[in-house]
Amino acid sequence: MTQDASGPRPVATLEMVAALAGVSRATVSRVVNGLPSVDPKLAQSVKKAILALDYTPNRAARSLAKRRANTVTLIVPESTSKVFADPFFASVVEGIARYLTDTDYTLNMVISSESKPEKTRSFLLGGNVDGVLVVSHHSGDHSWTHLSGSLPMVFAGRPLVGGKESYYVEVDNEQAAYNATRQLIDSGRKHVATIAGPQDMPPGIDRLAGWRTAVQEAGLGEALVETGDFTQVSGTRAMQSLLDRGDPLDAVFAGNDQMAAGAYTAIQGRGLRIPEDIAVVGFDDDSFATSVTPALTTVHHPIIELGGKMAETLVNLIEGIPTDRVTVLPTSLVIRDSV
Amino acid sequence: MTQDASGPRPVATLEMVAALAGVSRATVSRVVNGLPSVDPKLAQSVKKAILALDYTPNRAARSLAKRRANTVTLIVPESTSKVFADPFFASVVEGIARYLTDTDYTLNMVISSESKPEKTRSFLLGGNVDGVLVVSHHSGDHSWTHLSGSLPMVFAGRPLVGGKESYYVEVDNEQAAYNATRQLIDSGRKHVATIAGPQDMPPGIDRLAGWRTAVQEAGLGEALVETGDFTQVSGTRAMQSLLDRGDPLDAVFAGNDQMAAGAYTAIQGRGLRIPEDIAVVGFDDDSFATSVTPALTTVHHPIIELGGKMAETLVNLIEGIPTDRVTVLPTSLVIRDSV
DNA sequence: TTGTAGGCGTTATCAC
DNA sequence: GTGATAACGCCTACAA
Repeated sequence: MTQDASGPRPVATLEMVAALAGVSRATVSRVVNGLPSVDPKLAQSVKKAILALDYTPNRAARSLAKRRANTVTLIVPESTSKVFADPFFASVVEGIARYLTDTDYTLNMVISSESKPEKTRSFLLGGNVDGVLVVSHHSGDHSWTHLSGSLPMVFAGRPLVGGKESYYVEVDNEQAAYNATRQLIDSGRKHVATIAGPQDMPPGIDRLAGWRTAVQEAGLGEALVETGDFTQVSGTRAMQSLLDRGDPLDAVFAGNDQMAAGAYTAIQGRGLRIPEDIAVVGFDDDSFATSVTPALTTVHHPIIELGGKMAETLVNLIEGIPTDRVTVLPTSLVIRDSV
Repeated sequence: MTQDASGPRPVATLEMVAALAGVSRATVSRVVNGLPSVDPKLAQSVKKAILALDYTPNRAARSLAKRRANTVTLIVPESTSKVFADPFFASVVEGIARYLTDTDYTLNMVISSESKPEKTRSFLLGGNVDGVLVVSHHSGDHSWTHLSGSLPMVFAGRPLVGGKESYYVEVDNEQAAYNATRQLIDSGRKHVATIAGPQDMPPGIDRLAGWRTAVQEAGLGEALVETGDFTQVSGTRAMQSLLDRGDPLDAVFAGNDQMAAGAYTAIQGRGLRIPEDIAVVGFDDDSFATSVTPALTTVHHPIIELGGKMAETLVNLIEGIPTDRVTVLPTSLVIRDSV
């Protein structure tokens, strides 16, 4: 410990900078905030003083004066503690954090405990937050939708309800699912099943719809559908049900990579080969896609970009800059070894 | 939109509460902060007013007055953008966020861009943060160690250097690795290899040491060592090297689950069976452990608890509450199907 | 272009 | 026990 007894070294204030530079606080404030009307000479000496004192503006004081928190909050519904196990979540957060790094906004995360939602609510509405980001896909999200009248809010993915007014960023799940299924069909598969996600969640709904369109178009049957909850075990269970039907089956489109990985277990557990006996395509292109053997062919979901775009949209909203209400990011099919 | 043209509804201030309750601001402040010396009667009417006005204290004003930010920052080294792909990271964050939810501290994340470390530094030292949490295992962390004299700081895992003064939370990697290896030996394996993590990172070093102790004790060879970087592909590469040696080999202890998953690819790629031909044990018990087939036997790493304990330690440090400098969390071996 | 002065919402130090 | 009153560090009319 080389720390002296005087405690943490005092932090320089704007006033100290002003004194050192021989100008008024107002002038310092102006150069700090990059206002144009400042004599270049003075600006220089102020900058020198700032450097000399290692001055950093005090966020609290600034927020108080401007009546803006310079903070955006990421809400994580507690019910969805699963999200943390979901690679999707981490990547969205990465994208958000990365974008905000270059702005004056700070990211803060709250787990909205369902036991005391009031606490979260008053935190958000208490003027401590300039905007809100909601990441989970789950229906739980919508408990916050009503705040969007009072506070700028951006969602990851189309909200199940209220979509006409909400700001959100997503990929075209339906189109992407259609393309993925087409890949299966075009490579000659005749009996294409799907493991769909929850039908009360937009990605679950839309991806199923895309599959349906593709099989209809190809004149294939639409009966081979089982539903999971986006977890790996649910994928295994769904695949087993599919196989238990005894109907011919040579391909499956899973609603996400985790369920696809689960399907692998069921398929390989019965001694069937991927892709020889059954081809598999997933969705998301997350870590599961490359951790399984054979590597999974899947829809690439640009998740980091999605997070970044969410943050960008929110900041624009906060600052009154016109922004698209809906942003749809492009996807692509990543061909690996499972088809 | 049911929002009227008056903009966001005005937020109640302490002063408004005081007016409504017919007391001074000082009294309201005392009630809000739970100070004892307040007439119960008055306290009641104040509480009623607070409820009526849906009052929430303004964080900025409070921070300014108390000269405390009530903010804890999680630093994510940019070099380590991998951390986001690492299930470990998400769980630590979950633990931290969960703990902080019940405190007055707010979590905020910064990606410390290496291009402009000064920005991060002055943000941290500018009085905008009460304490710092550092999550990555990587050596990059230590670029922040020097701040620990000026700002409370808690690490995830033993720092490579400066460990004598730092506060950190970890598991006993060496003991856990020893136990895992013993499991292999006790079940009759005679040629136990290891895929070690980077030898410039404490978990890499300590887990290798645990393996070494166990094989020495059992009189087995210590030559079967390859090193990876904790990624899946490095696990595959290391396992291939091991197999290429041509030496007898019937078990492998991997430094983490991702490398174990990578090893699976190499093993199964050569037509060898797990666990019949080669038994595999991993470390961390993350999502990779259950996504592979057969399910991986591994050391359970209590990551969420680790995050929680980090946050708890930091808050204690900030508030001057005596705390253990080092916390070691218990691990356990989770037996699945790979041994 | 620059400085003066008042205020942002709370807490803390005093008297009462 | 309670209430004035002065900070806390910064921004922003407004005046000069």
